Amino acid sequence: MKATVASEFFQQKKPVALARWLIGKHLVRRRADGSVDARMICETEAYDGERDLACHARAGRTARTEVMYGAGGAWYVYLCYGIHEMLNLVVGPPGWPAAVLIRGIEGASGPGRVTKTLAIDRALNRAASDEASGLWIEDRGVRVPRGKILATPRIGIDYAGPVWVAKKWRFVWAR
DNA sequence: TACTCGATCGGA
DNA sequence: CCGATCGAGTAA
Repeated sequence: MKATVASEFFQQKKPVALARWLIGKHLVRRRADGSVDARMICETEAYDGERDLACHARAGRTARTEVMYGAGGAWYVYLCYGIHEMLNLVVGPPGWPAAVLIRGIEGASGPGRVTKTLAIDRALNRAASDEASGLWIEDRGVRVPRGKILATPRIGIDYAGPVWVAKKWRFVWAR
């Protein structure tokens, strides 16, 4: 069983649920040389709306955050610390800025390593999650027991304040 | 235009 | 623990 997940699927209104759902799904990358690399997603984090002070959209619509206000199913890729490219999947309906950060895949733990491993950079920002863009999500039928998914506070967002730091919106596949 | 600081990582 | 490295956001 192998099915590309349509962009429209990610327009549902539950970023936190989608972050959990993505655990065990495959992130698939077609490289410039035509080779395809598919890896299970092991760690994610949800960012949900302007009210979420950890979310980049806390500053409202800007050139950078505009993509998050669009329909779910697009990639949001940005540079962090001047060094690391961060890969996010925009989720939710148009008008509500939200995204899921892909923090870990098989063989690559940490958001900066995910993008380095799969040769992902800002050229993919705003691109759609589909086979045409070269980066997409597949449901290959792997089922992860809910009890195997650990929910924890998000990493590296102390600036957001205690209320938002406390949200357990990071999901880790505890194998 | 100046300044600050980061959704991180690797090395000391 | 610290430095790398640069662009977005903010203040001026």
